[in-house]
Amino acid sequence: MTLVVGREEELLAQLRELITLQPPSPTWPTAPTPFKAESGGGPPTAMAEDEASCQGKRSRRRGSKRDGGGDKGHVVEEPASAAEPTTHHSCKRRRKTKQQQMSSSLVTSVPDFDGYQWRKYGQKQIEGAMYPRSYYRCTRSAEQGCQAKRTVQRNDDGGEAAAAAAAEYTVVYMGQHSCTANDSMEAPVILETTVVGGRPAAASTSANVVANSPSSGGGGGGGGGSCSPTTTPSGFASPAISDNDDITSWSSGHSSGDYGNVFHDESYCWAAPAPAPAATLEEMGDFTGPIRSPVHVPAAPTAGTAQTIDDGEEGHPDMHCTVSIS
DNA sequence: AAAATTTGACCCGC
DNA sequence: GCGGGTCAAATTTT
Repeated sequence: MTLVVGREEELLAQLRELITLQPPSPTWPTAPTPFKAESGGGPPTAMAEDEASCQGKRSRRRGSKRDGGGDKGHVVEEPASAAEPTTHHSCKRRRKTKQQQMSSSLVTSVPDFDGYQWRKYGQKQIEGAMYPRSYYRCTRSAEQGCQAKRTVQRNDDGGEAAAAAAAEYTVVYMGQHSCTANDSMEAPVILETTVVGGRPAAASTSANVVANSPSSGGGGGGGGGSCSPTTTPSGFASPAISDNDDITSWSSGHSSGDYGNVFHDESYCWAAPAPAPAATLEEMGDFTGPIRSPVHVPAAPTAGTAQTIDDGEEGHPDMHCTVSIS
């Protein structure tokens, strides 16, 4: 691999020197976190509990389809009157108030590759957002009761062409992983991170790193493991997206270690939030999220500065890192 | 067959 | 009532 060259490491070293390096957050599962693990005796709002106690399924007609054959006709349409609102009451679903959940958000060009496997359970077009938001939960949520969840939404930062080339995604992590992470996978290129204790606000710090990194080959819709990271031989292409304005088929994980090796070479970096709110940094210290990047570029001691590191190699714009500190 | 995605409906907080 | 988050049947891919 010609990707990792001495110069790059040099630059990274400089970068690290520039800023007080903070040990990268190890694995999320083992470290203590402010999150409330709610397995078993947890609050009554735990969904697992709801699902377990709620055996009655909501009467609903399904409607997904995706072939050109038009809507499936085999779905028995029930008359509107059939919608019995009463049945739902028997098994109330209690949701945790979003604002009360601890969450962490980050901006990355590669939503996946955070060491965990996620399963998409929903997607929704968000008001005012250009791209839909995808909802994921840990694939171990069922077998291990892992409560970790995350939402991925593509940033609608102007540039059409730019967006296509290096789309950035805001990933919000919620809940705590009670499962074991996939060691072979590494963290994504984190452009920005923000820990929010109270509301999953979008990242708002000024730290910014621009870099590409290996990503999954996407692999369109449906199908298990359709986006295996090993399907992208060339490796360093932008995240494949099934549609221009869609972030579907994103799934991280996969035990392939190919890219993990690349990451271990510290060939990419990520930045922690700017020194902005001290409280935020403190929380970051406690927060032990899924971020497992080998190169941690936390806030710089000096404010109002911007560092740009570029390997200068034409063929590897992926090593271009820009850190802005405010 | 199993696992993952799609996607409209449903639920609930504001 | 609106909008965001979740459910779950249908569908797709492996």
